[in-house]
Amino acid sequence: MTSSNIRLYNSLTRTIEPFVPQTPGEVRMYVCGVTVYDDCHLGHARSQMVFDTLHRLFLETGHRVRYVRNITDIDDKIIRKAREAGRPISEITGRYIDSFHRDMVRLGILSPMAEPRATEFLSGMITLIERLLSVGAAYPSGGDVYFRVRRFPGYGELSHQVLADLLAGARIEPGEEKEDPLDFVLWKGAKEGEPSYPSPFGEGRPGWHIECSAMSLHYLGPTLDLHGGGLDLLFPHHENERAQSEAATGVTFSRMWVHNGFVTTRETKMSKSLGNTRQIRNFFEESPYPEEVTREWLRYFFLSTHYRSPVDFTDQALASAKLALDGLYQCLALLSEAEETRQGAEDDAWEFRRAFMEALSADLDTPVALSVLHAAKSRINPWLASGRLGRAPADPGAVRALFELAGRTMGVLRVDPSRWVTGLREAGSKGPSGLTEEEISHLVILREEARKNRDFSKADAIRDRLKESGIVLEDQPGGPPRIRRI
RNA sequence: GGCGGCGUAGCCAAGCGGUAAGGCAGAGGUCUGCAAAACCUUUAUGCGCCAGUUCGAAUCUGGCCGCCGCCUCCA
Repeated sequence: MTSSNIRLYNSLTRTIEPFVPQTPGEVRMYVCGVTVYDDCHLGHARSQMVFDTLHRLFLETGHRVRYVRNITDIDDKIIRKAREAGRPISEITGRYIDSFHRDMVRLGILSPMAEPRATEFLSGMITLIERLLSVGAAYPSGGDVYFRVRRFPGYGELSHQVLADLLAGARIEPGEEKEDPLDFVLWKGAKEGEPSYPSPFGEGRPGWHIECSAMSLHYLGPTLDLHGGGLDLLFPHHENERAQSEAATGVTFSRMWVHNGFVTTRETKMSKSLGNTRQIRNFFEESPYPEEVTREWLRYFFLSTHYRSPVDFTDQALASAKLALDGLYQCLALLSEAEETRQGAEDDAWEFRRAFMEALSADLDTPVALSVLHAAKSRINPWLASGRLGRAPADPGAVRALFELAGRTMGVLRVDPSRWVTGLREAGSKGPSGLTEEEISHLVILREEARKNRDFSKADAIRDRLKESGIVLEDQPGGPPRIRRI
């Protein structure tokens, strides 16, 4: 089962197109990873989440996914960071690669098929540069090697820029000896005190763009089905990658280009140069919830906006996302007590799946997919909440299957509902309330005794005290009260 | 200056030619010792403003206002 109806917005054509891989049932997908000189922020989180969801969607629709995500471990900023810290480059990159991987685990991102590092691919890059030199698309100059932009007729097509306009903003750094201001560097000649590698063009290091061309060629061949990354990579990074790859291979570099929108704070782009970033690790460490809960909370928050729109990171929107997810978990908890039914089960399962998959297939419309979850919840909740009397309005098994589908594709609703509602960070430790589990249950017992004796003022006093600590008690008929943390 | 995006209820957010999904918050109700949760009902004659195209526009066209992004490293 490899047929799918997935449509995606292609930045190259600026239209939504059917996604048709060159080999049926197999997806060759390359996404730009990170440059490892600092901890990742929420902008990286969103981007990885978007392409993770796409990755999962391809898997769900029966594709074999050959997903490659690079790590840039040699560049100016890394060198500067190492110099400032007085530490070796490898120590800096090692630290931030570890940090990146830790963040990917926190976010629940599926591992790619390969995660090549630039420094491991020097020979591939050198081969590619030699190829570009031999066809006249590149030239050596002053110890560097440059790509001859005007030699590539399609330059500017991806970012929809015309050469003349680009020229106005182009610049030549001191020491560069370009034929044309638009040309970009493929190989940087070694400078005093900088790390360098041997090459036929002399000692030096690769330019930024060439690694992606070399690595994608190595793992996925000359033509990708899909190339992704943040919108800020569109120009110049992807434009240049495309130019150099196609100049070298003579064939289409990527059939489809997908770019995600930014995370903003107060409606301005979150970026390191503006100093308004929020780190992923920082968000998790400050979260009052366990990691598995925080993960889904963040995922739900980001996926409740379409991937191409900007997302403003606000406390209010974040709180709203948590409450919406809580509602879904409430349904999941009730659902776990219900049996599968009866007639119509297959119809329900089919209908839910169809609606959900259609939303994701329509240019990854995750907000609509999430609304399908809420629609299913609304349909079955009255019946679940009223003791499951009479005919079920939908098959509980079908709703559960829908939630599992959401888990597989969007990475939400995977936590055990009882843990979702009551979980502390670690059993026995003090939670965000400042109370241990034992202290809480002791207070709950005291209150139950007071209630039994109809000493309601005492019972209410205990409940108020717990509430001040962020613990809400919900009395249930014929059972112990439920403990919920806010 | 060039290229592009956005502006939908108190907030978040879909829809992109056929008469406004969903979530959060709010209001009323059921339940409860009282609450909370849950459940039920309810909340945009209107989608920045003004023209126009159309039988019909939030959706298309033109103009205007406001906000944001890329063009330099950036997810």
